[in-house]
Amino acid sequence: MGIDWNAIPYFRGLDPCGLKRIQAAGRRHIYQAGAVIFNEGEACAGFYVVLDGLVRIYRMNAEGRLHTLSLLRPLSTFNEVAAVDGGPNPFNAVAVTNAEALVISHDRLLNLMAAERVLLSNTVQALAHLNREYIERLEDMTFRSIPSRLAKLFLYESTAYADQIAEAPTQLTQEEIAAILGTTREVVGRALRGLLNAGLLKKRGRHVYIADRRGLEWLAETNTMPERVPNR
Amino acid sequence: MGIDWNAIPYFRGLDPCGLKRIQAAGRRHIYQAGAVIFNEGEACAGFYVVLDGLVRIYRMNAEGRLHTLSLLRPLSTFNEVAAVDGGPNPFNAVAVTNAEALVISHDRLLNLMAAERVLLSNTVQALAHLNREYIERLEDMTFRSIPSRLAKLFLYESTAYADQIAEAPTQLTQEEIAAILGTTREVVGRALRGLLNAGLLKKRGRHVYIADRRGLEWLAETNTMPERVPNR
DNA sequence: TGTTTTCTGGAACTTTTGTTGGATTAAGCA
DNA sequence: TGCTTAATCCAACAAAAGTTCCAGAAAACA
Repeated sequence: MGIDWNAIPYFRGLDPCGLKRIQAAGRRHIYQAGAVIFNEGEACAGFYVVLDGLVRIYRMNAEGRLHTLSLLRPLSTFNEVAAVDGGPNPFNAVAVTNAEALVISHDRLLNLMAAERVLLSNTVQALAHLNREYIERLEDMTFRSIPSRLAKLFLYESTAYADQIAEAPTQLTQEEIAAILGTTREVVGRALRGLLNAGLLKKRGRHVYIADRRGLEWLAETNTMPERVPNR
Repeated sequence: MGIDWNAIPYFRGLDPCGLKRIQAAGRRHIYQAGAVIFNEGEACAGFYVVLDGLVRIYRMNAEGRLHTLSLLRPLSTFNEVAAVDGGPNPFNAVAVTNAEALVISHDRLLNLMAAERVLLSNTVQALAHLNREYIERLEDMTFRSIPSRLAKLFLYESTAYADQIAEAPTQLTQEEIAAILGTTREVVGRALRGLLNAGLLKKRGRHVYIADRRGLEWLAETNTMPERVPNR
């Protein structure tokens, strides 16, 4: 099965020769479900491209609470920061399911960037983009309440599924949602109940889906529950 | 007065010709104390280098609460993300004091990066570094209590002053500290009182200084007040 | 110098978030 | 099918953060 290298921002626009070089520089690693890929603080593990499976990027505090920074699917990349500057890994990575990844070491990445100008300028753009995402997350944590963050998660996840099903986050357990929002399971449960009561979400069997998209947007933007409008 | 361009990570290692080019591409802007430099969401204002004065980078939420992302002194740079990708400015910038800045537009920066390879690879490194800072701040917001963040601020600010006086943050008002920590004035006041009572900080007249550096480190790392050890 | 403005101290209260624990339900598996 | 494990629901409570309010102190300034 061929990989669509152009779907990876770092490798877009490279000539076939450059692409080959990159592929030759990388090694494929296979991880079993649950396996640790690397740990925070350890020496730079290199640049990763998810080829198969699901990878969780997270941090953990002294009391053992988790913060999931992202859940990555195939063709996502991670650990670019350490790969670029050679410093310690800034977070932990584990394989959620069985997974495969392409890994390029710090040294080789530097060589590739020196040789392939396109890779270098793609990297600048990609890092800038990453930066925007972190600024956004930072503001979510400083300004938004948990119900508001939860609303945002539902909106974000459902658009990822092209609006057809709005139930996406329910494939996640409350525990996992809690880790994404940076809080605890109980609090997520309560917030979920709140959104259900307010009529923003609805339940059908086990699945939760979006009942009032506008209401969720309002909550995500203003931090306040929208007035109950029975039939929107 | 000459500017030490090598003190700016982006311009380090450039040959004199390249440096000249960069200086020629930039325009100097002067701002009065309190003046808006640019606003969040507006079209990319370009790449900024502080040449003189103090600049505040911040975001604001719907209710008008501020979050100061950084206070920048001469030779600091800002808005690199928008300058690189040409997207909207990700935050607001104002001159706290009278200030001067060198500004390089998005277009010109792209040209410079295309022409000067060193600038391009410096930018990759600088963006990676920025990224690490944001990851760190994000974890502060998700995991640390306000007293803990306050302790961290004291530790960080005092080292900036080479350990001689540890009173640094007191040049900031409680209001300003609150904006940096992402909370409100009263809460900062309360936390400050807490640290004073715990013997971690001391007051001499108007000035607050560090009384127990280890204790502050403990608080910053573990989120818990250290046991009261009278004479450390 | 007196007056105004800004900053600080601190109490009392509300809201939100985090914690504990037990009951219920669903899902996975032998 | 019954048993076991995982996920959820919900109430009651504890702690942290945010809000309101007012009184003093210090600084700025006319």
